[in-house]
Amino acid sequence: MPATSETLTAERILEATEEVLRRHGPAKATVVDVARALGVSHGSVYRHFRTKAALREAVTKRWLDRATQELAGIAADAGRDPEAGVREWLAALFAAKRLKAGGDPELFATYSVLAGEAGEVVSGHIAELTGQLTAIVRAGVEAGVFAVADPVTAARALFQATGRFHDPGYAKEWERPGVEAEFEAVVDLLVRGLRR
Amino acid sequence: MPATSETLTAERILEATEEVLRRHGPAKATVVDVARALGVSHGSVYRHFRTKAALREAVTKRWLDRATQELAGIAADAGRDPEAGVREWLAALFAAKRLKAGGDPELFATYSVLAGEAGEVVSGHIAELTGQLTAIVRAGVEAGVFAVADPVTAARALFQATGRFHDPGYAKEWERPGVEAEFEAVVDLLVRGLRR
DNA sequence: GGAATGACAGATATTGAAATCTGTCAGCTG
DNA sequence: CAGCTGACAGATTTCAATATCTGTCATTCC
Repeated sequence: MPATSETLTAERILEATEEVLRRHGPAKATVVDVARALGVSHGSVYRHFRTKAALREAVTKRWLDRATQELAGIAADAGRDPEAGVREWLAALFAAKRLKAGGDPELFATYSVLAGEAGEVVSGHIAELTGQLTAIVRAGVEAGVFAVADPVTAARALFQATGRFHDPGYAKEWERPGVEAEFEAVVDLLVRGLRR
Repeated sequence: MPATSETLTAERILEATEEVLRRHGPAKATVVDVARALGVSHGSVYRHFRTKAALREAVTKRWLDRATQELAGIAADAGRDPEAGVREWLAALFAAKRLKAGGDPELFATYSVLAGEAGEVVSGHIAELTGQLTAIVRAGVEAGVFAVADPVTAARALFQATGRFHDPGYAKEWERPGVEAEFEAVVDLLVRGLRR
């Protein structure tokens, strides 16, 4: 069966919305555009998403969830060596963000705008990420290599202290020469702070 | 002699510009407004500042230099106890920013916009601040309480890691409950990382 | 009958003409 | 004559009319 005559699902709408956002950018992407891309009336889109904001949020969530998945793997087998685990996880977060920002700056800017609109969704994303970090820190405490009062607090501190290397607002700094060294310096200091 | 008939100096122009910015905001503050406030033609303003951008930069520099001064005192007598010095200096930086952002949010937003335009000036300001931090860290190394390879690198790492608590882009987070504790958690981790 | 449509009201965005601003400079003024 | 003025060209901003969009819903279509 041809794709264009398939049932209209939330999934297909989300894909079309991503495409429209990619093409038009966040300011000019309208739900009429999305409907046009799907060959339906915009009323049909509103059957699946109550508002334009809800549609954008759903797209943002998909995007962020994909990013979360990429890191979950590293978090999973970081238990063996917690110190290397923390370093690798933070480095992977930085590398992933930098790759996206550098590889397709316009798309990255688009999603940065969307993320700015979707406070709730972003909070959840950050909670997931700090959750992954918390698990690594906790493993380190249990293994006796880290000495922190509360792994949750420490993980949040790690995440916030490295904000310059993953917060999209700093994206333009990530191409400057020397960032890599700056990142290492911050992580060194933090990891030393975690140790017994 | 009445103020309005005094010689037109760069200083008087800067004061008038601050006032115009305070009143109209960064988007609507024009050179013509500044000239009007001073009772002169806008051509006279251009005698002292080559461009509108140069005028704004000069105002920004004044503002940032005042902030630098506030912290210089703390940096000066932080030599006695370097660890407390680092904590106090970072806390003072955070407190000063938070006070300004909370006390007059519109003015703070205005200067944030100006700072965003004046890359050069801001770089200099940051260099001054990390210079102050470097002095404290170096004192700690010499006193034998800190163990870091390079005080300059460590100071930059401290500054960048605490960005969330002084970068104007995060200003809206500074009023949330719990920030104080988050700040302490980050600083604790960093200071532990500095120790021998 | 469940899904899709398209016309509609109010909100938002676009457009182009008019107003204002930036930066320059020849000339005025004290 | 050093400092200031005001008229000017080109760039930018404002404003109001026009077009488009968002969100709803009575109606149509399998």
